[in-house]
Amino acid sequence: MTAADNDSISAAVEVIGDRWSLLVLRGVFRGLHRFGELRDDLGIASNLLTDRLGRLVNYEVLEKVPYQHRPVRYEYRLTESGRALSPVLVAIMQWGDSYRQDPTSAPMTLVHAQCNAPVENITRCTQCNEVLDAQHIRRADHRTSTT
Amino acid sequence: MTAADNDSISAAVEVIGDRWSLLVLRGVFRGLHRFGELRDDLGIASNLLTDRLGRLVNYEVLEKVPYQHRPVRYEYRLTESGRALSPVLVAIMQWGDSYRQDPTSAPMTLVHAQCNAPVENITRCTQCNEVLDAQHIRRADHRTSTT
DNA sequence: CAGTATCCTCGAGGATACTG
DNA sequence: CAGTATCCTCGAGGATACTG
Repeated sequence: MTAADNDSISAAVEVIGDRWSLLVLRGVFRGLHRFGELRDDLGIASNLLTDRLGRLVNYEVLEKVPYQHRPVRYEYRLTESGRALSPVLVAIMQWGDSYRQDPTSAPMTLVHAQCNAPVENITRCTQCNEVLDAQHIRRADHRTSTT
Repeated sequence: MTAADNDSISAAVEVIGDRWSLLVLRGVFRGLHRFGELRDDLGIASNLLTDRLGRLVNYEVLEKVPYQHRPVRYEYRLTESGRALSPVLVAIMQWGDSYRQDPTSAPMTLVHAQCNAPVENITRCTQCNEVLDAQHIRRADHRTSTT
């Protein structure tokens, strides 16, 4: 067994470390909930969309909610666990905007619905509230990494 | 062209929407900088590690820094753009801890080096500073999504 | 030690057609 | 409309051997 197993990042990677899964989630966060909406928006093959939606439902990130009967049709809604992925998506989007954005297209800004002001994703100290970058973060209960 | 192209998430997904790339990055954030360290830690095949390191260097997320001459040997360091991925990794780790963690293994806590207190990744409003979840975030300059 | 070169296999991905 | 079923192809992934 290597360090690639059994930690919280690799556990999360099973769910979101996949191009289509991440793009499907982005779509659901954007308000696309139905199969056809997602398929048309993403340009994903239907068998792949079926697969990804099924996986996300299995991981309890999405849940199927019937929106019509006879025939029954489901839409895909974020679960609590799915909504908790919001900071991940925001962090990714923010990084993409800053470092990977095609300069010709405008960045996609997210705002606080009440204030109408931009949101930002940060990592901060729960004690002093300071915004932290990688240099000021270390692993707890671990002899300082000597490797 | 579909919505899958040409936005900041799909731009970022090219870099990190891949299991091994993300795990390599995690390793570098943890202080593993040399080829052999990463290979042994991740259990990744050497050709794949070569490929992923090369891609991350191309994306200017990592850079090669010589640490020895005759023969010259390089180690892989985060660039500014790479360090800026810290919130993404922290957000992913935090989510994995909360929702995907194998209950038998302890979560991997990150702390502020000065305070020794745990860090947290959040999304907040740049104006009122409130911590925001998905329900309070919307896209700017966009008729409110009616779909 | 830090890769490069080769080879093989399996399965992801996509296209297309079909169905309750 | 929301999938399921099939089929095909290509390339990612891994193992192994080799090299400056």
